[in-house]
Amino acid sequence: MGQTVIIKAGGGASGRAEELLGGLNEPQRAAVTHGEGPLLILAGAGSGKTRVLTHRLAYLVFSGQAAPDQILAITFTNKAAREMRERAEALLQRSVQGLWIATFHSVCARMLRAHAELLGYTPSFTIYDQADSRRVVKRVLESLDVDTKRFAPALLQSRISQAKNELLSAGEVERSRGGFEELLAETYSRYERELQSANALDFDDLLRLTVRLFERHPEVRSRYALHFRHILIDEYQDTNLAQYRIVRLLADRTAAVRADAREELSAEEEKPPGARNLAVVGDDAQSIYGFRGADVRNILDFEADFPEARVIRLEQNYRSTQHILDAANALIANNSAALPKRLWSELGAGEPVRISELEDEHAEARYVVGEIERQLEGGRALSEIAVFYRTNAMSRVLEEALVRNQIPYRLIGAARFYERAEIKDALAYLSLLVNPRDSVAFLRAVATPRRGVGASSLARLQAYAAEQGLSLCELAASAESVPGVSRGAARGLRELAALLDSLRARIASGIEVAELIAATLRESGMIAALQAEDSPEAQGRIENLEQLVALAAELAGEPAAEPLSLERFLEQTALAGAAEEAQAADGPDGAVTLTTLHNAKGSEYPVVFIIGCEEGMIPHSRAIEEGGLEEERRLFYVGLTRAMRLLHLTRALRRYSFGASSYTMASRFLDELPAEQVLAESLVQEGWQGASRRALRPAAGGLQRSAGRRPAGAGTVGCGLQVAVGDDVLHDLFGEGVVTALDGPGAVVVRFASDGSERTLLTEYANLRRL
DNA sequence: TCAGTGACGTTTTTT
DNA sequence: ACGTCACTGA
Repeated sequence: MGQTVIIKAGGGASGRAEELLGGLNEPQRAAVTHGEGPLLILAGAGSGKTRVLTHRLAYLVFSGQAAPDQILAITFTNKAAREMRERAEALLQRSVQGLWIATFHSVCARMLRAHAELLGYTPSFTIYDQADSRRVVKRVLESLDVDTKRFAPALLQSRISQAKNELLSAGEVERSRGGFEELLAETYSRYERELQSANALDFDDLLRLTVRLFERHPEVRSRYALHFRHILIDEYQDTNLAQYRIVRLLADRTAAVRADAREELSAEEEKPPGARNLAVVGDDAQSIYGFRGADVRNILDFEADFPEARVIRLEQNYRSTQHILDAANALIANNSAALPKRLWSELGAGEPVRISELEDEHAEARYVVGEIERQLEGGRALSEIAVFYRTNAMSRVLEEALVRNQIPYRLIGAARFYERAEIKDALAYLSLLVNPRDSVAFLRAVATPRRGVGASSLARLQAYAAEQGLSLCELAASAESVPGVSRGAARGLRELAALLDSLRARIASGIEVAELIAATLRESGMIAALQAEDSPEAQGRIENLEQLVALAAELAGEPAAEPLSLERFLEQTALAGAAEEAQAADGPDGAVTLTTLHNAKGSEYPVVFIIGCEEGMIPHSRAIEEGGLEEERRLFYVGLTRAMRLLHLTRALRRYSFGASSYTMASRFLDELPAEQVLAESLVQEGWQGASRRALRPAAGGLQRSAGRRPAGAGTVGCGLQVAVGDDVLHDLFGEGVVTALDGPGAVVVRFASDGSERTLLTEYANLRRL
């Protein structure tokens, strides 16, 4: 944005400082240079909040207020962490070693590895993702003889996760009596034991056990609290209780000093007591992770938590044109906001927000693809265009249309690379190499490829292992001594044990990670089994596995303090989130981005499409049931505010779900957008209309309902304007036209004089005036 | 033990 | 429509 003056290398410090602050306005500068004490940056969408945090990071290093490794910067995703590091280094014009820039989960994993023994784990613990822990929950439920039809593992798992995020132990859950609670408590406590004996932590444990580490071992907490001179946290509105506690424990340096009197106070002495150099950035209007335990009160109560906090508000938006912002502002005004903000921009009005109504999801996809092609013809790059949707499943129809039209795209999230069966199988072998107690990994590895070890043998093996207090891995080596295991199964088990031993020997002799993975794939027989399948799917899996090897080689090539260890590789794969992966290869000019609204947070694109703007999709029906309407609205708000120049919302009259096509109603959020900023058109095709209009009644009813809700007095006659065929009308964008037909309730066909085009417009949205 | 078959539930969202 | 899961026969 701003021009920066490059001072010649080794030039004056003041020049570089100016550069670090270049392009920032006054409030942003203040946030960047804020010295001691807590700082809350309340920043609206597109206000450059992450940029401010990044500049602050660079500024702290530059001004020597902290050594690089004394700064802890917490981002929401690993991708954001990488970007922050790159940008900070670009600002400083040098690479910086030792900076702690990572997600909460990564930071916690790092600290827990350093002190695992204090909590009864070994540093080689495995990190279980959701699927892994669901398997364990399922095993536990089976051992409890619970009907998994009535109580699904997923339900119990999510409740355990909730409890963990609220820092409740199994015992504490139990205190609330009742049938389900009792089951929950029992499952929780057994699940916990299972994980502990597997030397495994789930995602929630990473946070919860860090809290425990700090609370039970004040000397450890002191060490880190004193070590980190400055803490920066992005997306603070999405922190949960456990994360909040970690922040408090790290930020309270005074208590840390008291707790650890042995520590030298050197620099501490100069600081006022209670100084907490904590800078958090967030926007309560973008809090969209409540389902995961995020508590927006953390940001709302910041000033109460840190009474000496300075608060800086950033409301100017540098991203979007005013029409887009007006639409977003109007939408979010329907929420009971605790910290109302009104975004404004100097970028001009721009184009109106467009809403298009299509027949079904296929027509919607075709239409979006057509519009994308128009944008490309107009000079937009593929990488400047994004399509958002509420659920991952919605990407498929769109992908098909993009493939048909040979438009390259990258799919963020969805069937994530690391969650694919073959990748998880390969990782299971690797995990067993460092953590032989990992039971989930053992059960995976032993089953792929088939080794003649079936369910019954495994059940006996597990029972015996539990009885003897041995790990499955240990037992596998002497499988014939396990009662009830057949000779064939025993041979298979010994084979696996021997393979693992042989691979471990190579680790000991210092093999490269990539090479080790390749050897594992080869010698386990995984590749051979897939080759034998001889199907296109199997070929794809082989390619994925090859990618895994390539990934390890790539990671090993990155500059790092130490060579890539298998442990670090596994940790990265466990914590590497959705955001990384590109499904289809990017073309030479980049690719269109496809992502869920959740994954869209933190991004921006000149052209944004949001598809499926229907009741039940956004807001999602499950969310409505659970009373999460305001969070859904914030989610939609996040989507709207990603758009820089063109925002295009679409919806389908019919949509396929649960194996049947059914009629939809327009999202209530569309009704909440101001008519003045919106250009709506129905693109339901001729010949379809007779049928669709009749069937459309629910949707039409929805439109009328909203038309009634918004009285026609608010400076517009747009909604519900009564027109007849032959009337001359004026449209904000298309100018003068004549009504050529009435098209069902609320829709008119208008032929415009300017370009001769004939368009179907919804009177509710199109701000038509009679001439 | 395992491949093949049919019934069934599935869809929020993610570190 | 699709993947998962339980059941069945070899």
